[in-house]
This record gives sequence, structure tokens and C-alpha cells, in this order.
Amino acid sequence: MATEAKVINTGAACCGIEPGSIHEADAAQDGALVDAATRFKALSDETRLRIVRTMVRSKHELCECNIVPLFGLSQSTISYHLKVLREAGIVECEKRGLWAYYRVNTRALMGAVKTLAELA
Amino acid sequence: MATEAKVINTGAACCGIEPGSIHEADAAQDGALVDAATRFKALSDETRLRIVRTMVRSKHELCECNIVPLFGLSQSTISYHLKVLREAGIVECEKRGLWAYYRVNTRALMGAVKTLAELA
DNA sequence: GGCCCATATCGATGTTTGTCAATATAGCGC
DNA sequence: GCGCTATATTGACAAACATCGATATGGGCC
Repeated sequence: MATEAKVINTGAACCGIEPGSIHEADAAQDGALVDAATRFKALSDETRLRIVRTMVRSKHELCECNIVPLFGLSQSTISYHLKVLREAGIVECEKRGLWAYYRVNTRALMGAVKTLAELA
Repeated sequence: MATEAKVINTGAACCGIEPGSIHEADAAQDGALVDAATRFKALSDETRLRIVRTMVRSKHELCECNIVPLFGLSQSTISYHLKVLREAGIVECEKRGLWAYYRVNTRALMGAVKTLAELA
């Protein structure tokens, strides 16, 4: 996965495109790219997107016990999805007493927007 | 996966949050959400993100034969990734003669940016 | 202390994904 | 037609993922 790229001077322009114009990987910005991939992966599951959307729509933070009954999935599955979102930095969690309160990390989401926008 | 959501009037506010404030799924906009999940899935692989970035950086379209040598992966694997990107609408393909020229579908990418931005 | 509750983790299981080598498809030039 | 080349598809396989039920963890409350 990681690393390489570089020389594409395999001479032959088999099709019409001059190899010089191809721009791969300064590898410098690969950290950002890997992060972006992780974030998009976290957002690539329908249930997780629904969870995020629900959090955004309900203005304040949500307790996990509020989320579980919404999707017809088991508590352990929801807990797993929340963990994926947490580890991708998309949501943040605060535990108070028995409950775990989740909220969207707007900054991280904005970062993903930025990365994507720079591609477009 | 699809469908339901609705009533969360399971009375008990076990934690402090009033169920009334929870906002799940008008199910109306679920099509958009499913589309978004598909796009994010296409963008969730490091190789695919690199391909897209390479296309964007090199100003014009790229021939598949230009892309294959860049990543140390087999031709069939690259072809597979391009198919995923194509089916998600993120890139477009035009075949001319023996070659397949790919370019980013900026509109689709912008759509993804918009979806993401609306969550943030 | 003991019990209940909300959440996290574990183990198993079926599905999806990324990868390859091999093969098929199809355009070009002879 | 034949042969060469670029791309697509197929089949196999290992790794990752989404899901569950069961169990562990840890905070309140009595």
C-alpha cells in the first residue's frame, strides 16, 4: 500500500499521453490521504451515516441508549459502529455516570469536507 | 437495512434526554443517504483515493495504461478499482480505440462534498 | 457489600472486499 | 483472416467487516 510511486519514465507513450504530465504522490501528503480514507470508510456504512445524521439533526449530544432503539440492531452492533466512528475521529464520546454521550466532531467532518473539496 | 425508524416513544428517558428531541430519518432523504454511503465507500480505499488524486493533479484525462504502473498492483486490480469508481459515479470513462480514458466527474465529487458539508 | 443497569468486549459466523493469475473481449494493423 | 495489444471479466483465496449472543466492566443505589 504505502510508499513508492515515482518514476513513470517507462518511455513509451502507448496511448497519446506524455508521461511527464502524470502527477503521482509527493508521498508528503500521504498522511492526509490515509486519514481521509479512514474517515470515508467510517462514513461508508449506511447505519453509521444514519447515526451521524441523527446526531446532527438532534441539536445536542445523544446518549447511546437513545441511539440503540433507532435502528433495529443489537446493542453490541451499535456500540461497534460508535467505536468505528470514534476511532475515525468523527464523533466524540463523554461518559457521565452510567451513560455515554456522543456528539459529532464538526472539526473532523470539516476536515473531510476540505480534503474532498481539494480533489474536486 | 432500509426503511423504518419512527417512534421512539419508549417513554423512559433513562438518561437525561427527552425522546422528543431525537430526529431520525424522514426516510424521504434515505436515497440520498444510500448514494452518499456508496460514494464514500468508493473513496474509502487508499488506492482509489490515490487514483482520484492522480487524475485531478494531472490536468487532463488519464489512460488506464498510465495508471497501472503507478501503484505496484496488477492490471486486473486497477481495472477493478476503476470499475468501483465508475459505478459510484466518481469517474467517467471513454473508450477510444484500444484505450480507456478516465477523468474525474467533478459534479459527483462536488455532490459528495455537499452531502458531507450538510452533516457538518 | 450486593444488585441492577448501560456500555464495552469477546467469539463465532456469514458476507463483502482486495488481490492475483488466467482467460475473454475487442480494436488495430497486417 | 491472424497476431498483437489494452482492457474487462472470471475464479480463487485471504483478510476485513457487520452482525449476533454471551460475557465482562464499571457506575449507582440500596
